[in-house]
Amino acid sequence: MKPVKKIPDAELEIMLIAWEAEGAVTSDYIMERLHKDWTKPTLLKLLTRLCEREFLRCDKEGRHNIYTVLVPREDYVQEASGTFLQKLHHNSLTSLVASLYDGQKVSKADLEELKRFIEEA
Amino acid sequence: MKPVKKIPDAELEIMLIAWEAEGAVTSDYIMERLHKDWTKPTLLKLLTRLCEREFLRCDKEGRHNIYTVLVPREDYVQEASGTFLQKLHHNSLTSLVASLYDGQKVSKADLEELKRFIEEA
DNA sequence: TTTTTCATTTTACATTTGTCGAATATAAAT
DNA sequence: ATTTATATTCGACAAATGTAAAATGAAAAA
Repeated sequence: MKPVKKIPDAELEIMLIAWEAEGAVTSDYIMERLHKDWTKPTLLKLLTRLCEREFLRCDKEGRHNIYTVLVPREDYVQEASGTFLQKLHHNSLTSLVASLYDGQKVSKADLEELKRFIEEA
Repeated sequence: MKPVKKIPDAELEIMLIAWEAEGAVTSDYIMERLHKDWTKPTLLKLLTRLCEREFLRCDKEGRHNIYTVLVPREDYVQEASGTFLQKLHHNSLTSLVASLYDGQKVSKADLEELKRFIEEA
């Protein structure tokens, strides 16, 4: 599989929405669910860059564009998660979870749920 | 506690080394353990930026500088981990761990170790 | 104390990212 | 067929990041 390079924050926001949609999306679709006050050209420019990075494909439908996801969310998230674990936790899963717990980013209940998940896996 | 803003990759590399050292460090100390072929000025410039961000303090010792960590590793890592969990996993710890496991970034043994950690916490 | 050596700072520049206003083009309305 | 509305693309620009050559300055050597 290909490297799946990291994308900048602003573009990631867009991908998060595109990934949640079932099929292809329009810029208006993205704009509606984006809690940013970007202008149209701003959003369109970012969509263009995502196409250049080949995270999206752009097809013209009359005067509108429709964008199709090319990189699956799972691929990106797995890669990003692995990179993060490696960079900030020396690949130690326990270190990561302990850090989240100590920093109170997750609760004891979250740990319980996680334990159940582990028992199944 | 203060926000603990994110720092760019190149600067993070430096902080990782500074955090591992016990006390304050010199640019040479960093340079030695950095697996980058940066020139001296490049490293020094990044160190300067880290001081501007107040991640480090710089004291002059003759013609050398010595840098002291101002932001504890734990603080930064906890914050970064929380942000990552939130952005890419909707704050779901299980989602994060499952993603790492599915992407084969962690092994079954890692999960076992994690389970033991949870049982203690 | 003069010169030499080197660490640090300055200045500079390319690239990437964030953000548009203006120009362009095309579908819709008249 | 024109005009009008509006989506998209272009060109621009500032800020952030990555990177280093040239200038500076102070310690070490002569």
